[in-house]
Amino acid sequence: MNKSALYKGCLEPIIIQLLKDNGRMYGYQITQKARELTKGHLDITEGALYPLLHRLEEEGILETEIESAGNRMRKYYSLTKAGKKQSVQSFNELQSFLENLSLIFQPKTA
Amino acid sequence: MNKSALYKGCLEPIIIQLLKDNGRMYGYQITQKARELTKGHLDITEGALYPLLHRLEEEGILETEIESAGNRMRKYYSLTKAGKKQSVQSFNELQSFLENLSLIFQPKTA
DNA sequence: TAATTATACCTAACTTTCTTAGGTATAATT
DNA sequence: AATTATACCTAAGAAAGTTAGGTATAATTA
Repeated sequence: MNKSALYKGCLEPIIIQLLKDNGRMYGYQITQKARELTKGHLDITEGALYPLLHRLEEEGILETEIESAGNRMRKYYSLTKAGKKQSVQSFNELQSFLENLSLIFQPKTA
Repeated sequence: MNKSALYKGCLEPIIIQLLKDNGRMYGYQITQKARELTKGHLDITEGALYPLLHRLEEEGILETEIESAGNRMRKYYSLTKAGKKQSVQSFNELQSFLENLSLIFQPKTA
């Protein structure tokens, strides 16, 4: 996804957040949106993305609708009811994570 | 380290930062300091810590001095010259990481 | 004083998460 | 005509951490 190992473990909350903000998206679109939002910094690899989407669907966090755009298929993902519930917890976990990082990395003066 | 997968990949920069701030520390002390700073949220497991410390020493990022406190040994780690250089880059990577996360997770209003 | 907890180091098997490197196929651009 | 972009997918391997052990001394608690 990015050369840095820091992003490890962040892909799931990122996807959940993007779907929360954008209603429904297909896989390729998610990679583009992430790149766009981060000005090219965040490159979600397909080898990480698709298996994760499949897992989240299996877990009942996401649901899918397949549509065709011209002759190409698009598999749209959106948050289920359980997924929306999960998205709140996911967001809270991220907040806690960021707070803890700031406690470690803030200048000593604080 | 923490139940959340978010911390995956953060351990190395965390250790480097703690050593940057505290001069020199031994392994057990690092786990305590992390717990203290984050009010118990961040529990660095020894199974993750020690192998990482060994790797960083091998890579020339850290150097060690063994001292005895009473009859117990302590292996103190500190940043080498290369480690201090690395700590700057490590910090910059973290900043970029946090910026990108904020671009994804900030409210849509921004 | 015996048992437990805290301090202090360590490793090995396993799991989770992501990368790398493929594969298929259509549409648009060069 | 060849390349790039769109759009899906998988499988082998690497990287990072968890879990569950092991050794040993010092302090506390029952």
